[in-house]
Amino acid sequence: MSNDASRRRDVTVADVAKAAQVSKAQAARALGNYGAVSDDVRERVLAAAEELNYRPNELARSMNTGKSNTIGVVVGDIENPHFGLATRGITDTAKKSGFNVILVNTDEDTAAEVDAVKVLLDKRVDGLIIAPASSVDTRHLEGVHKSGRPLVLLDRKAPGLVVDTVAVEMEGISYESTSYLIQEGHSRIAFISTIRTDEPYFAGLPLESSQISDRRDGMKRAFDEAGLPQPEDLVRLNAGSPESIKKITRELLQQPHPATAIIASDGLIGLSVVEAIQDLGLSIPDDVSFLMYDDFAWTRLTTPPLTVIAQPVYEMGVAAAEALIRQIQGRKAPVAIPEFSATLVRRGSIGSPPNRGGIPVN
Amino acid sequence: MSNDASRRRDVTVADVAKAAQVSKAQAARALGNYGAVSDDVRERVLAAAEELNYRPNELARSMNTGKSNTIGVVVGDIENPHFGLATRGITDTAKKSGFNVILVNTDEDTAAEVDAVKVLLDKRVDGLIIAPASSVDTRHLEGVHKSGRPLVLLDRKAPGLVVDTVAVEMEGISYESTSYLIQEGHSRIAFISTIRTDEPYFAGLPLESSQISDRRDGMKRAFDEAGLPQPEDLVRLNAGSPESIKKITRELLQQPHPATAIIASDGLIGLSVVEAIQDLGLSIPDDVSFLMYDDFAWTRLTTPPLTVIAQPVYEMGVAAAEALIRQIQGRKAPVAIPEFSATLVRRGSIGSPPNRGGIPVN
DNA sequence: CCTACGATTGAGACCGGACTCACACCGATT
DNA sequence: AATCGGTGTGAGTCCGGTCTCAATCGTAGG
Repeated sequence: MSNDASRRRDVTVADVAKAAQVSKAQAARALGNYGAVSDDVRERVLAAAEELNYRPNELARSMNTGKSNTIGVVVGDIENPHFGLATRGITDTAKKSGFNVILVNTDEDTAAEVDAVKVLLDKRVDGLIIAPASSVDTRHLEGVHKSGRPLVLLDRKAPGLVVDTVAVEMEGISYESTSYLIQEGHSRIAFISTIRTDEPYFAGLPLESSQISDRRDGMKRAFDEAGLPQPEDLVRLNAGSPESIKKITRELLQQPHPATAIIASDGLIGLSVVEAIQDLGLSIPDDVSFLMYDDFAWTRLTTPPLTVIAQPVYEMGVAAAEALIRQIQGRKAPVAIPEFSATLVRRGSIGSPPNRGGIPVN
Repeated sequence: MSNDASRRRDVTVADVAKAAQVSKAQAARALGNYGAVSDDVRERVLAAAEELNYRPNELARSMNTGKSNTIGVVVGDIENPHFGLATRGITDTAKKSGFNVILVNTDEDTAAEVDAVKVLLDKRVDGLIIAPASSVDTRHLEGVHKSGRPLVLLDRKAPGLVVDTVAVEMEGISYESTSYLIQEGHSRIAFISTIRTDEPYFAGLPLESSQISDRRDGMKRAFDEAGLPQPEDLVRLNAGSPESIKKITRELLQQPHPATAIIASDGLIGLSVVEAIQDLGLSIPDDVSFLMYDDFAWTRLTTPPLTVIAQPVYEMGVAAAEALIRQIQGRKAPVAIPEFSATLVRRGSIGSPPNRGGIPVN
């Protein structure tokens, strides 16, 4: 009932100084905890601050320290648990060092990303963690880097950019898991990804995402090594909506020379693929084998539980945040960030391809 | 190769003004797009800005406009898809109106929440959307509200606070779904929640979360109406980790007078409960019926698909953001926010309780 | 030709802190 | 007693914008 008259305009150091009968400079020192202040003054100031319910204006503080204690995080889709977990790793780590996180969603749209970076920079974030929508179109990121703003890439590399990058070594795990499928007898292995392209996939099509092209490379290596032809016709991109994913899945499985195994490039895709398979009345792994990237908890609940490629997502978020904070705090030496590795978790969704007597393996 | 010397210190209005040969004031007007500026000046200034690659310092701008175009979002756990989706709804909506989002995770810890609010306020966010960890301990929220800062509660109500609140009407849906279970023949219905308490549950224990107590109320009503005794002994709180959830599930199902149906209060809990049930070698719904809050996509993939209570989470995020922005923009009339309603999605995880001939129903 | 009014314009105050600088104090040195 | 080094202190500048205010300019009205 006392401070109700305080309409708008909040308490400032000047107010506190006046109340404590000291100069603004002294009050600021006592409150900001810097410089030399006598015990007597400090006490009076703190008491006055408490009394007036003073709260520092971080904006003002940021203005002349040049640090906002805020980092910007730009991801394609928070709704995707993959990023949800990574974000959690980032925020947890940031909080420990006193940083806040401004989160921006880009819907995997580069234009939105360019914009997000601009806004974040205008807000003077101390650094950026970005999961770039494109590994190719990275001029805006180069801009950030050149301007000296700390920057860390998450999940995807940008070949042209020499920046701290926290990502999983994809070629290897892709090779490993593809080889596994081949060993099980598969040669018609499909790969479905969200990645947007103007034209349908063909061998050699440059892929926007380092992650996806690395996976393709791994698959190629496995096929080459096995002396099998690349099933390029089974690579499907632009799998955006659940509907399109289901449609693609149906096509892959119902065409004359169908896929016998499907690799989903992320959990969201996997979800719809499995659903489509169930809708078709097909059984995993008897009719079709299934493998997906990201080890979400629910993959253990399906019948059979799904074989997945587990990525240390949370840890990567943590690593990204740590690397960024290291940069922000100026400790040069961009301590080589360890490359994270994914692991193939074999559960029950991969088996031998169905025996379709008569259909040549080509 | 030209602007490489520009170490640190970025371009300011003053620089632009000098380059354009006009006063700082005029340059600021042209750039900020306010006040009167002649076409000639505007052109020169914009050209100079372009040339120098000028970018406004939003911090400085915020300082004297008093608006940061940033809203703070405080949730218990972004990792939980429930909040992931809601956050998506919030950020999507905020972006449309030009607002950014600072996201803070509290781990459902009130102390962390108090702190988060403080930090956000210090950063002068224009408003806050909070999913309060406690519906009871809300002094900090009252503080925010009294100070006049726009505030919207998400997901949970705070009885003492008259603030825009976006939440699902829980009592009703809980009553409806419990009645459904009772109709199917269940009377031993367990309820598992993450909510933290100091003591185990007993009838009348005040619950921190309005959401949970409303659900309990709905269950009570259903039991009362059916003339059945309340299975208070089957209410289990403090289900934090997957391990504890599994332990609780085992206890509920293996005790002398076991539960025949389990209601999981959110998707994360549901996940572990189902896993525990599978581990026990029991089958849903033959051995035990299952119902969970939140309709995640994966619930359609299990065998059988799970019966769930779907909540319009994304829409709630949108509504919360819209309400907040409305407050920020000063349009008074806190347009009564429609209460959102959840729907019972009947799939296959609820059936009749197993026939345990001999065990009295008490 | 003179006056009035709206459009322009520049100087400078201001937002709320951090920080520089000059100066007063005080006990310790020599 | 004069000097030295360190602690306290207040005045005032600065950060990078926004905004007020008074002065200036151009020209339509009388």
